[in-house]
Amino acid sequence: MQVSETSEKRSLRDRTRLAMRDEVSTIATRLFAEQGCTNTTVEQIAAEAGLSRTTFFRYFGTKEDVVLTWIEDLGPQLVEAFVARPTTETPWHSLRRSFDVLLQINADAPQKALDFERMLEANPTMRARRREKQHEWEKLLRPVVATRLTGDVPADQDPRPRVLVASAVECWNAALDTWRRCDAAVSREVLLDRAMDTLSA
Amino acid sequence: MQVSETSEKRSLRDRTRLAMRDEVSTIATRLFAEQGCTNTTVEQIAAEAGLSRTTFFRYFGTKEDVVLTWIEDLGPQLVEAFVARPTTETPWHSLRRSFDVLLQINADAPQKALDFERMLEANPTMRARRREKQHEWEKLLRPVVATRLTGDVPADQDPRPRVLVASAVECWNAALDTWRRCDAAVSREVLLDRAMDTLSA
DNA sequence: CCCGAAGTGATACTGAGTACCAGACTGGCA
DNA sequence: TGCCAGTCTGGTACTCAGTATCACTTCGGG
Repeated sequence: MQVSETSEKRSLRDRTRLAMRDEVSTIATRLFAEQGCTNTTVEQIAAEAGLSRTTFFRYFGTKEDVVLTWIEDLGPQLVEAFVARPTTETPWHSLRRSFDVLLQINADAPQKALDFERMLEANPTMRARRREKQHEWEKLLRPVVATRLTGDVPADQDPRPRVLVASAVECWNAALDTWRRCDAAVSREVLLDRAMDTLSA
Repeated sequence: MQVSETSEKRSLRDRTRLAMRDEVSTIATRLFAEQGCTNTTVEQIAAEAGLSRTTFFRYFGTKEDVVLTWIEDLGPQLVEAFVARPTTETPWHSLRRSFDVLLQINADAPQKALDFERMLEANPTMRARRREKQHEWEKLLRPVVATRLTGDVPADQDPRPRVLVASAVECWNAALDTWRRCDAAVSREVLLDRAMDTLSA
């Protein structure tokens, strides 16, 4: 009883926290779109969201994080998707299938995804931060990809897991980038296939 | 006569400027190694190099640039190396051969290269900046790689040049990273081959 | 000898990110 | 009911990167 009560409280707190994050994130996204990322200060975001600058930095490590934290959460999902693939597949193909997780995001609201990409495109710092988040994906994926590789080279002299994962992520980014550049004239799925087929052939 | 005099002056100035850059860069490298990048302020570097903070930022756009600017200069060299390769080669193999340019750097002073990698490893900001510099390589390489590809897909819907170039750079980074992790037990060349062979097979 | 261009340094400013402290809220316990 | 401890919050002050501005010097050319 106490335990469940405590856990309910916990989840309540977490839910409040998540709701807060979402709200601030929405406001920040709007401000970034309206006046550009660099022209928007943390002060301003905090003011509009009704919290202090101090509290803002308790919720988000950096100014950019306010619109990028959700990317971190995808790492475990990608790992889960990868390990669920049959081991008979090539690691590359399993990675491709894992990325279906990414394709599902905003699949029903492409305009939202497009706006997001356009925002990133306008700001080098933002792009760099995203790449850092994706780097966390890579750190999680590497070990599970490694279990699917064979060879007589010692693990600490084997660049293959790193290469496969990093290149796959770059394929994803290339697909997204091309998608933005052609104004979503071709689906992300087709572009991702084109991208990843480039290296498997 | 006037022209040559002017151009000599120019080159003199440029040489002074380059010498200055080198000197400041050397000092900064030492400081970064001694006390870490984040613990070293621009103020400190400028003081030791005998110039003002203002002038420092005239020479280097950011604090990290002081030890990373040389990376930018490699872009044109990579392009030159690529276009010099026979068009009968696969683009991937031509990229591999272009990276011989990178392998030649500090080939005779591996310890220096190793120290550099270790410095980068300790600092996420530094790594991100390097990736940005390498992104400039990619922008230069993409068009020349594109000329070596055939296909019926419109150029603005074709992620292949992006994918090839970005993945090749990631292979280079994976090779460097593995090289550092195994304390240079295997040569960068072998590791780069292993990395790039992972994707061509 | 003067003139203009380029390089330099001092000062001041913005804004991100950090550290610290003090008050408010809450849930548990006597 | 009243107290206690942990957590959340806001305020203040600080460091430091990066930018803008202005005044001073240097130096080559007319």
